[in-house]
Amino acid sequence: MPNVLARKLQNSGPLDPDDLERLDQVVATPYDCNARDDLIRQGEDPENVHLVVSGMVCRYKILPEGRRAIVALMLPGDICDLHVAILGRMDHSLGALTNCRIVRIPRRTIEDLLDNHPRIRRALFWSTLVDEAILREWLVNMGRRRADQQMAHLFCELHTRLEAVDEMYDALMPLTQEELGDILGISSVHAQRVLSKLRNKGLVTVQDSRVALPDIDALREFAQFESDYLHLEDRWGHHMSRDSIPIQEDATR
Amino acid sequence: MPNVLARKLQNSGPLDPDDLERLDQVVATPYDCNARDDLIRQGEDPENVHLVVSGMVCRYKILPEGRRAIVALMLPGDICDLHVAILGRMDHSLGALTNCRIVRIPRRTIEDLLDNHPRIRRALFWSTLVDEAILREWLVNMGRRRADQQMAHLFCELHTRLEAVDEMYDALMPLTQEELGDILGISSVHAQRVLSKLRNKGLVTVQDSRVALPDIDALREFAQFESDYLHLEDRWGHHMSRDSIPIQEDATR
DNA sequence: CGCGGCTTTGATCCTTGTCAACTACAGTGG
DNA sequence: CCACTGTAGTTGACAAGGATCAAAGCCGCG
Repeated sequence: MPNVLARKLQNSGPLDPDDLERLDQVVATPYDCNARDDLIRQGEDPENVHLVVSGMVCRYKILPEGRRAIVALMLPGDICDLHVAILGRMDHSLGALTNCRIVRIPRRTIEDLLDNHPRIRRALFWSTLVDEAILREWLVNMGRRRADQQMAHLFCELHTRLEAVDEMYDALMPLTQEELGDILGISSVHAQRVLSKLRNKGLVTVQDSRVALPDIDALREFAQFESDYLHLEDRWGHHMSRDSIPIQEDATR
Repeated sequence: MPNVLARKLQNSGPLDPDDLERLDQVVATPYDCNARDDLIRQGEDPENVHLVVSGMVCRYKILPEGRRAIVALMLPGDICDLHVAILGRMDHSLGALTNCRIVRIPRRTIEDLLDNHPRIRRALFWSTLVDEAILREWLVNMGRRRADQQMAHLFCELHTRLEAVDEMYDALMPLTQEELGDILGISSVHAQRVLSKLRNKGLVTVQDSRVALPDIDALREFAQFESDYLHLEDRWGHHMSRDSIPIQEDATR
């Protein structure tokens, strides 16, 4: 089986054998870090980019009053901060939510991949654009869905993304209620109430701060989850959601 | 003066004369469209990418129940949907908020720019990453700031972005209250109340559905606005916010 | 003049935040 | 073995922010 990065990038289309070989070199030397470690902090100007091999990493900002907002979750195969290779300074921090295996990729390596490996470049661009699409969906979620649907939607997204890199972890996801709150933009107390509501409906089960999804179809329906924004069509060989996209001929904008 | 696209892209670094010439060709044939026109709808699979030359365009999604979420605002110099050149299908719609001048750029042209013009490629990548940074900030805004700060923050961002492409419109921004609500994730009625609160504080003035910012410094302070996420440092020749970035040595994550 | 879009305002209800107490449990050191 | 500590989950009471509904005002336009 190819490495996680290759699995992730091949969601955008096939890569050549020499591309795969180059990616194998890139992920050759991982290191381990503990839950709650920061990989990098806001304001730093680092020379490495971080790739998640296993575990879960979050991107977060802390406001002056001390409130935290988690603005992205990175799963195995995700590159956390391609930015720094282009933008320079970090405008946010990266923290491990679980024990993680991470690869540090030097900026120069990224620049080499972008300049000299057209298919990898295209795949990296694709993954950046998918990240952006995920951010848009989170924004829709936060602005226009109630907290219970929003939380259900998050779980559906994580399920689908893990599936896409063959990393199901038995469908279990580790998230404390405070983390859930910081992701969804609600308080941890409210996250608790919403979570027990979902539990009462039989849509999720919880054990040891881990969430399991016993009935993913029901959850998807409850959350109005449409996976098209994850742009995984190519991998599945068909257009997953063409039939279900609402066309607003008469949109009342 | 170079064209808007060149002005925008040069925020990431200098371009060569032949790059500028190529960009001049790209923006040579604009067309006009009216406020409320859709440039493109969710689900479509178009062969053009849209560049804003003047006016304001929004990216939005409509939920099954009919609620709208605006997830991005595009100003002069912004490319609305680089995605389609890479991802294919639109997972959202684009609508004109004002009368606009737009350029349609064929996918093939984008591919040519990405493949054969390294400095432009780099600049386009940069602009994509800045768009992503803006999305992250909107997410922070929506999740962790009260509606009044959030609205003030939005105005500060638009002010700064317009400044960066020398398109101040006399510091006036056209947004109806319904649009404001759809951007901030609140109802239009509440948007109205929040707006009048800002007006009472003397932070904004309103005439004809247009917002003016008489005291931008006070507004920035009220909104806790830090422009670092817009990554405009190079243009200004110094690091605008290095001193003001809070370093969380003792972050209580 | 009347119509349609947008703004303004009030009244009421619901969602969510805040504060606080209590439980459960794992780790630590005596 | 037990007390002590810290962390996360749970629950209740209350307050506040924001949604919804409804009515009225404003204004440009045919």
